[in-house]
Amino acid sequence: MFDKLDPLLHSELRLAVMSVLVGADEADFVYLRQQTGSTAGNLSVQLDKLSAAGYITVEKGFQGKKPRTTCRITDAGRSAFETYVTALRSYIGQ
Amino acid sequence: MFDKLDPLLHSELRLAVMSVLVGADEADFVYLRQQTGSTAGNLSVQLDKLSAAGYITVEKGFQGKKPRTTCRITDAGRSAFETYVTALRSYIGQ
DNA sequence: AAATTTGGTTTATAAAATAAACTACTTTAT
DNA sequence: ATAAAGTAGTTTATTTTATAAACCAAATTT
Repeated sequence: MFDKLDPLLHSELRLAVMSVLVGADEADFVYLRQQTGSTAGNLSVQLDKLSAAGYITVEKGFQGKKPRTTCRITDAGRSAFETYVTALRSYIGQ
Repeated sequence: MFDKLDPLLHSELRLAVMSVLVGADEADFVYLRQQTGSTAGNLSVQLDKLSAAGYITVEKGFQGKKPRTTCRITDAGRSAFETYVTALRSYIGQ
């Protein structure tokens, strides 16, 4: 009847992050923070989880002298996102 | 950018319950359990929360000698569900 | 050189989800 | 008549999550 919702994606902040990355293909920590309106702490934790799941890659480097964390969605992440969206439709229709 | 997701509805089981009730207008505990595949304990807790929020009404009665719990969605519940679905679209498109 | 800002991480706390155990009966079998 | 099993739930305990608060290191500003 109802499809199971991937618990990793069924989280407001992680879903927002994935939503940005699905359409951006690369986004840094600061940009994600702005787009999602989250706190840095929460974002840091949720990026770790998405990364541990293999849904995104997190690359730490520098831009000049400032640290810069760049995130990208993986194929597995893109696919999980699509599956999640399909599953959601069993709850909300359309 | 992203709409806030009502935390009361952003729960797999509560969303499933609301999804059933939106289309059924009345459903008892046993039916909800069957449709959602949840355990009785979890369903009991989540029905309480939806009820406390005013999203559903829970009526306890008897059918013959057996207890029977009947749930219905309220106008507030229907409206919250619609708002939630709209908010979700800011994350998943369409 | 002290204070502030930037870009985060770590740790602590609050809230949720879930399972397991329990209650109160009813029905069935012995 | 009574023990065993089933039904319809609730309560309590445990695990997992989400979130905020505190912290850190380096850079920038005053």
